[in-house]
Amino acid sequence: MSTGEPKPYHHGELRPALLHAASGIIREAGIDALSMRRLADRVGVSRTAPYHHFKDKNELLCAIAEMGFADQDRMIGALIEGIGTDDGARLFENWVHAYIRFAHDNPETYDLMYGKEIWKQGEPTAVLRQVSKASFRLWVELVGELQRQKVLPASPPALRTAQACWATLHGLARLLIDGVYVQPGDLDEIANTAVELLTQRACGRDVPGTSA
Amino acid sequence: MSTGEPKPYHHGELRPALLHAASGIIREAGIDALSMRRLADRVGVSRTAPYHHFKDKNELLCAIAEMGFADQDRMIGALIEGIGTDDGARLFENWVHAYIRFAHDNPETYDLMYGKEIWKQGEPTAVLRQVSKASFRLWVELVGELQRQKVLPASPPALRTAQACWATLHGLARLLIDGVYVQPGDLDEIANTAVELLTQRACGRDVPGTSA
DNA sequence: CTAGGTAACTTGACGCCGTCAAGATATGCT
DNA sequence: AGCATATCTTGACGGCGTCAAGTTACCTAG
Repeated sequence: MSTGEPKPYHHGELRPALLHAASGIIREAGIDALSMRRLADRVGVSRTAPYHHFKDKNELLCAIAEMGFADQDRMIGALIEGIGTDDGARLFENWVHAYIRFAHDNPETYDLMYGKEIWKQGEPTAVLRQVSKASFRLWVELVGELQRQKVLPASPPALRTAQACWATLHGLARLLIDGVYVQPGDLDEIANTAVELLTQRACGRDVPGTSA
Repeated sequence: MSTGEPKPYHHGELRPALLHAASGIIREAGIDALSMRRLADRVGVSRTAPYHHFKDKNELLCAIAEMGFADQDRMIGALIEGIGTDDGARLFENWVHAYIRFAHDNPETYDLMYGKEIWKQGEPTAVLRQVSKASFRLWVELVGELQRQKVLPASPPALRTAQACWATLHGLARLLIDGVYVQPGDLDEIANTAVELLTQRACGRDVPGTSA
């Protein structure tokens, strides 16, 4: 029974129970419906019980965001495993769509992961900072590979190119999530346009394999 | 004295006074510091007085966002007037930097203009919808001109290209505002990278004026 | 096996928040 | 002058995050 980790004994598993319940509330009713009091109620403990496992609400949100990064990394990992890194163009295109789909499927979590609520308004946890940095490093590495395969231009270094490309993805994701200008139905097409713009296929460059 | 518009007589100019005070609070202390009660206090009226000029807080925020769009349009207008539409490449580059700078200088307003608080969580006012749509249409028209000048690829129609390009701008702005990954100092460079990516200058195309 | 310490949890309270209901007040129109 | 109406006020409700002080259950040292 004892897994070595420190566990609450009164409730038994309050911390994980809180995280699970919080995810449920967010999924069902949105991030605005998540309050410490409601959460405690849902789990069946008193209003302030959660404060023994999370210093404040910000820490709880950070923990949820962490789980989001874990999910995202898992998804991206599965993508790479399924496609491989040989066909960079295909990988990039799939990456973009997968990224957008993740944001679409987990809008509230995505907002926590990359939104101001944690990053500007409150302080991100040290753990969260680390997790998100690791996630971004993965992205930079992929961009480097794409540059080597000439899917992306080689001229600005990988970091800059990764930042710029990711800004595009992030922008698309936010448009979708925040419901600004773009309807969900258009998004796949817009994502394709973005891919074309970024990979310069619309530029008149020869697609590899078609040149003499 | 009477301008034809309906004016409050007790306070005299409550509505504009509220908007002005709200802008002040946002500028000085951030959007989170803006509450209806505090706002009323600042103007010197009772807690519920603002509710006679704005149905609820959402409507107040929409009105502030409207002012933001007006500011942005004014800025863009000045840009076009200063540069003209002949040198599309230069206009595009300046547009991008101006857009980012606007977001940087008015982060809270930008967030209201394009954030979920109004667009998803609450309902945007009919007026706000109209204003923002007009603003976006301006952008689509500019993109069309840039396509004609071959600064941007002609293949996806203006609307799609505009959406995709704007997503990039929006993504950059959000990274800056939300404080994710990007430091303010790097932003100009990243913006340049984005411009290069989108305008395909890194692609080997001749820059207009250098070809025979 | 018991005593003490500590971690987990509860109850109560404080000061915020948005906003509704009901009353007071001043204004413009007939 | 009198009435309708727009403007503003006071009071109240339920919700929020979280601090302080108390209670309970467990763990460990003697």
